[in-house]
Amino acid sequence: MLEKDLREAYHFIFEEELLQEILKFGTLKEVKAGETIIEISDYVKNMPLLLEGAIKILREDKDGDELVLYFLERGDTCAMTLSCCLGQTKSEIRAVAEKDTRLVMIPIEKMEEWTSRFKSWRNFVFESYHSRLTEMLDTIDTIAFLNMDERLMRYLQDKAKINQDEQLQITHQEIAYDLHTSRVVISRLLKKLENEGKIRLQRNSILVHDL
Amino acid sequence: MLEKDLREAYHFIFEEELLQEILKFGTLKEVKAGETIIEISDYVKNMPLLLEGAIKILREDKDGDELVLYFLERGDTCAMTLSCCLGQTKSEIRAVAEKDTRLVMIPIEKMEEWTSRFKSWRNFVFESYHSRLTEMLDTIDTIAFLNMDERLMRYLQDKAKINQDEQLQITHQEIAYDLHTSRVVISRLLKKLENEGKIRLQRNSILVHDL
DNA sequence: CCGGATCTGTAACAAAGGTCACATTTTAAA
DNA sequence: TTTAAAATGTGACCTTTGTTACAGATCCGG
Repeated sequence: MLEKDLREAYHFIFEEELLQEILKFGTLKEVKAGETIIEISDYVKNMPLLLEGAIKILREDKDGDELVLYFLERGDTCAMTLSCCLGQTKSEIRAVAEKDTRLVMIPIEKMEEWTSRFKSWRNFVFESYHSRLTEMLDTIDTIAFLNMDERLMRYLQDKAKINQDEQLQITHQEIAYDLHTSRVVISRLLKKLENEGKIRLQRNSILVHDL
Repeated sequence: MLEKDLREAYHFIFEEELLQEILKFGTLKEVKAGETIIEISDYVKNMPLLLEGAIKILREDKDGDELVLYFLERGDTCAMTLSCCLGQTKSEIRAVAEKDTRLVMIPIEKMEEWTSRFKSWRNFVFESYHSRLTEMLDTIDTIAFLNMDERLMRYLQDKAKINQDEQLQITHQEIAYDLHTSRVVISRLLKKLENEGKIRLQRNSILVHDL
């Protein structure tokens, strides 16, 4: 099962020998939607590769206020964690399963080894850093240059895409946490979007049809 | 001159053989304060290593509005650029000399080679990615969780530190551009800081003494 | 089917930040 | 020295976002 998933998600980018190594040293981990995979200030001993599902990456400030940074999908890895692994530092972020998710956990000892041994691994690591930096820039653009209504639209779009479902099962309060604002503000803006015909509101769920 | 600077800034982290390679293939570049080193959507053919001075990294939105992301100092490199080099993509950011600055420019062909050949180079690259991700998180915290008055204080502190001078030569308008706000807002907040005895305002300059 | 818990809608108000207008000060160039 | 340009100070006002309060809707367990 692990092998099948691994090949599906990674055979394009990893050479056969590396896939074998991953199978040998990696362990499968399954998490249910909503479970926390990595907590802030955890020491990270394993590097997760995403096989199936999706993960939400969050930042928290000193008062415990949250902000969603981005989502990860199949084939992604968390470069923040990567960074922490290599530097042996605590996690700066929280990772929460957005859907039921399957991961391979790679022990960090192997990572150093593979970095010298496999070119495809090095490329993967660099590629991951690159995409994460790009996503971070995108996040910065969003919070620095956009108003809350636009941020909300993007959030709903992302969410629909990640879950491959236009019907989002979520409350206003949860959105407010993710965007670091208040429930009242979100309810207000959602109502505006509904009046503009872009979404349809129901209790515990939002139908996104025309954003 | 290049050799002396290079050794001063990098001999702790690079092995002798790599230093020799850098001397052989790198070229010295000198830029005056205020000059642009990398422009958004430039193709980057050389990787800069900072020998002396400081660089300001900026993001721009579609309307041309700016936002300073962070500053780089001696021994730093721009991981954003690194990322662009390795991925052969356009620059997502602008780099402007904050002071008179000296750089070694490394042709990107060498980078791939050194990555397999020198462990110290690999570590440097990973280390750079790590610190840049950390700075990006810091930037996100700042814009997401802080009000403009706190952001302004941090900006002034950073600026004073980078320039090693509590007397900043800068106008309110310039600060406004860097923080992506308006001149009036900055004047207002600076005046408040002055009234609180934290800074002293003069034309074209701000004395930061107690932030 | 009742009652508490949760979720949503909305009004009223406060605070932060953005905009406009204009006066005053300072500087530098002619 | 005069004058235009640049920089700063400030009042008035608007928009966006945050806060508080409360009412009504919906759900779920007993």
